[in-house]
Amino acid sequence: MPRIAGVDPLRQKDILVLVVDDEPDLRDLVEFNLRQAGYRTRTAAGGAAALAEVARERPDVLILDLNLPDVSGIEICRSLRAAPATHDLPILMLTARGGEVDRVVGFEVGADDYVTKPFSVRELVLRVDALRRRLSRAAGAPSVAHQKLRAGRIELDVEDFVASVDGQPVQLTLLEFRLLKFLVEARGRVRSREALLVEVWGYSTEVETRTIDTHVKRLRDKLGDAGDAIETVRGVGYRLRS
Amino acid sequence: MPRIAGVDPLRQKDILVLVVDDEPDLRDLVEFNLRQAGYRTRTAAGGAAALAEVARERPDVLILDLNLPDVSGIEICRSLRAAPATHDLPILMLTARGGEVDRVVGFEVGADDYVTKPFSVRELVLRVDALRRRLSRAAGAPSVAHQKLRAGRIELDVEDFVASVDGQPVQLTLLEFRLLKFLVEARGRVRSREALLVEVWGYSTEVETRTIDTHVKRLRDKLGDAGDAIETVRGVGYRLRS
DNA sequence: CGAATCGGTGACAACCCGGTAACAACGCGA
DNA sequence: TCGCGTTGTTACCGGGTTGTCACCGATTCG
Repeated sequence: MPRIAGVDPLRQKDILVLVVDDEPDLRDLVEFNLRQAGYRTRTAAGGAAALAEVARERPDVLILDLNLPDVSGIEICRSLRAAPATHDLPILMLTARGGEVDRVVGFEVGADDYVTKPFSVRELVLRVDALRRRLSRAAGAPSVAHQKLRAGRIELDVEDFVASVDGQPVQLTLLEFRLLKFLVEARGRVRSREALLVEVWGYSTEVETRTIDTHVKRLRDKLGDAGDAIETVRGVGYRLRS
Repeated sequence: MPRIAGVDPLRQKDILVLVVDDEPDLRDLVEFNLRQAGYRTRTAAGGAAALAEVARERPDVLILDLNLPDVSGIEICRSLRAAPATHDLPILMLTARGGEVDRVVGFEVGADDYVTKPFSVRELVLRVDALRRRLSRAAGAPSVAHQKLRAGRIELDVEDFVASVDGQPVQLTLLEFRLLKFLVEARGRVRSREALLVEVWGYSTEVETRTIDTHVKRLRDKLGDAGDAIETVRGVGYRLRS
């Protein structure tokens, strides 16, 4: 819960993170911070180099930029998932801002997590930590039990973009899922339309505020009677009853 | 038909943002907008002044220009991160456009977010919001005990706009809530109608003073027998008995 | 005691806000 | 290219919220 200031004593020195990005600055930046946090690091500028590097020494976590000059990050992802030796390699995807589609694609090919640029490096490191923890916990188990967000009858598998009510999966669009996720994360607390706009739609969006209402309605409808959990706080915003 | 761009009611007044930049114009601009958004602000022109200001009163968020005349923003960042009292202070870095390196350096010393000049002030404010949210989310368990205002049997959850009497929630409108909040904050002290108009209705309102009486009545009604706590001071105003 | 002042109270109308449905625009896969 | 799902926009509606007023009782003060 507290921010990590010093080196987390739980971190082990022998965890190897491979950073793949074509921007040298960004590579350095990420590398520096990961080292600071106690990780071993390797870097690669492109997709080909990345694959070579993985072959040389299998990293424990792979940080992969989606937009690479030679082979796309998606391709890398796919081939890694295809190979038995690396099919369960934890991959953290870096995507350009607003790349909605990128995110989806990223998950489709099996990234374990994603961070959109520009990102907070601290957040990135924390996510690597989380990825590692999640993984070591599930080590040995054939199917990784994803972390679930829960609020009452609603359950979200953030990794898989699956939402369910009473265990029954509900088909949501990406936007609806993100909206619900934000509400679940803030469960019990009111979120203003402004906040929703920022967190779900993005900073520089020019969406009309009423658009939110529409999507809230769609979300409520799809959630069935569990949709009642989304409360309207008149003049303020929305809240998910906990 | 744009909505009235009112102040986000979720923002709290007591959040302090320190703006550090050597350009007075920029400082003013940012400060103005943050205030408009409901934040308290301080400013500092240089690094030394910034550190002094932080020492004087720890801000909740620090907006820091990377290029400062005296001490570089990087140095500031570093020393703040080094000190236990401020190591987890959320820092939002301002960097010159195209300053790829600057951005990198900024992150290396542990900024939580960055915005490149020239930037949209709206976005800056939104990012401050987001930073705060992220922070409060990471600060503890999901259902942290919110800040509560209390006066006798009446209790207000300021963040969530929930009022309760003897633990029983009472359904209030936004206006009623603000009115009650103002009275609770001033508990024991008389507040004139004039003051109520200013604080609850806003500065530029043209509401008739008798309107207040009506709302006080509605409030009393909704509070049930606890409504008696709102005393009328004839010829002066209202007061909440403590 | 009686008038003036003040606040309580109920009614009412205007308005604001969110729900809702229909439609348009867009992107993507077949 | 077409069709379809997703997303954004708009218009309308209904109800909650709010401002105003009239009336009345209470208090104050001459």
